[in-house]
Amino acid sequence: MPASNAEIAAQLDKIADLLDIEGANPFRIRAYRRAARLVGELPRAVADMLAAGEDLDDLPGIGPDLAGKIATLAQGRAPPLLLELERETPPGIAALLAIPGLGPKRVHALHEALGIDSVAALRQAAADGKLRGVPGFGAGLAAKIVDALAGGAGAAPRTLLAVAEQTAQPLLAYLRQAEGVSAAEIAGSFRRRRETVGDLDIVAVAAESAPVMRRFTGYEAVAEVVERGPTRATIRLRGGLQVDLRVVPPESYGAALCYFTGAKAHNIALRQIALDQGLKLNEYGLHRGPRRVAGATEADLYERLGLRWIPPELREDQGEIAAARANRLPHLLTLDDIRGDLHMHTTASDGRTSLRGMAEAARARGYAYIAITDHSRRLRMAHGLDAKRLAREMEEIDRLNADTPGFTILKSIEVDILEDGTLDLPDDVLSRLDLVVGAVHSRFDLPPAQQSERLLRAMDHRCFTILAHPTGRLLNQRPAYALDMARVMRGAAERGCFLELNAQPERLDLNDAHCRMAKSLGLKLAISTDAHGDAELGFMRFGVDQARRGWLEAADVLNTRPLPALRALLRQRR
DNA sequence: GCCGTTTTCGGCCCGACTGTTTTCAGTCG
Repeated sequence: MPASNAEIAAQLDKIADLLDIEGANPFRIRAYRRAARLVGELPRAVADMLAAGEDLDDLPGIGPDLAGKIATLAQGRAPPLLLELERETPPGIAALLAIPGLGPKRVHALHEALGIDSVAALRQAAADGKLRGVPGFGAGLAAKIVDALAGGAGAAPRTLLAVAEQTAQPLLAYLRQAEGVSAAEIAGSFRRRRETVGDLDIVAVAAESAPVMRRFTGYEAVAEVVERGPTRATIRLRGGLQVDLRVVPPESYGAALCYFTGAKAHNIALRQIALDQGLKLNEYGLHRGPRRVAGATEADLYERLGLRWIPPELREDQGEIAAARANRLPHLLTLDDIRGDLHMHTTASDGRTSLRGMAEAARARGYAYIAITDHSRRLRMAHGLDAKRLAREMEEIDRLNADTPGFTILKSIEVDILEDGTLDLPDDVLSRLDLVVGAVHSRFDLPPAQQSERLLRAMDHRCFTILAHPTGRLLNQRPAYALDMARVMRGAAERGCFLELNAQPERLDLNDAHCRMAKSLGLKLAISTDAHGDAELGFMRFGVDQARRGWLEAADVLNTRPLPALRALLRQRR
């Protein structure tokens, strides 16, 4: 049974954890962690890559040794190093690293001194008051660990970007009103527009930091002040979200924003570029010896490093630095490029807004067209449409279109793709529609080859146009179903079909890596909100954010086209 | 463990905060 990329990444991380606790060479550990991140972010299954005869050590940071271990893991086997590490270090020990305040050194010390090899053993030792006896463990640290254990130590789940926004915006507005604050911005994965965020990182500019820190730690929604220094503080809000604030002087704003926005790997790469040029980069600026040569703005900083300014969404060390150096960064899609929305529901199935209401809301957004895609009959729960009710909806669309020149409602359906790849409505019904959006709502558990086959079979239908939410995942709730995405995308491109990037905040399906994969295959995507109410048309911006993370430009997206060009693309099918 | 328009060996990013420390290691991002 081949292992998934996520499973391989988890094993690599485990090796890194155990090596760390053993006190191994930190750079060797870093190599494993880098490899774990890389594998976790690959758009294709390692098992498929190997089956296709691809060489894993062509990947950056992967040499012959790691390539061999990854191949072993991909076959569902454990490399000898992992078995050996697990013999020496009880595997339960790695879980201790997740406890705040405990890193590899202290975990090692606990194991040496008290034989602690699990969270349960740590809890017992803490209850018995034994922690104080371990070298380096004073009263404060012991108390901190007891607190963490009481709080049900375990990684807090990441917060959906759209949810984090609701917390972040009022807090940011509050901070901008602090005495002496000339600017403040949310950096971190929030600014990179990742689909989920672990915490919020805020950078504020002020000549004097004390008043800002006071205002920050005094915010009304604070549950706990976790850390508080002269220029940096961490709070935990009542909802559980953690927020870091860093206060810097104006001449360091760009450097700090850059430092706290980039993914770790992006920042390390930038600092390396600085070193190669005899410069030093930190959150205060770019320095030659004691002299600051840039730092007030991000643009200056990148320019001084010989790079074009890189949009935050790309700062993941996924090739953007080379592209910035060669002046070949993509001209990223923006919300203004979007001219319509090709997936939404009405009260006819499970929507909360009428057909007319959806159309009016879309016009108000400046769109030229929408497609109405209510569910098909199979989805009983969602009051799916049969042929007769769909025909009535089409008549209503004709009437509305006649009344509103300059705006077009396209006739469509979100038709269920059945287990064998057939569609949930007869051909003569589907052929009267302007486009057909197909989706999987059942049998998520098929083996990957069969699931892929099912989707390709559906796309064989001459009326099929767009595959909606292609992996079916729900963030923090349901994993993607297994499928060979490269095969499905190639199949779609060959058939003149398209895939959807679903903009619902808990879907964002496709993910960023899939977007890049589509682009590399020349496959265009539709970015659609799947709105179930007029307000949800506003989710489009989350889809655009995700597309930007996937390096997409306006030309890569179906619904940036004016209606005639869109119709021409849709007609390729028929 | 990886990698090379200085290098096939000797490097590998940088700083804030905490706690126990009397000068700094560990953790975190």
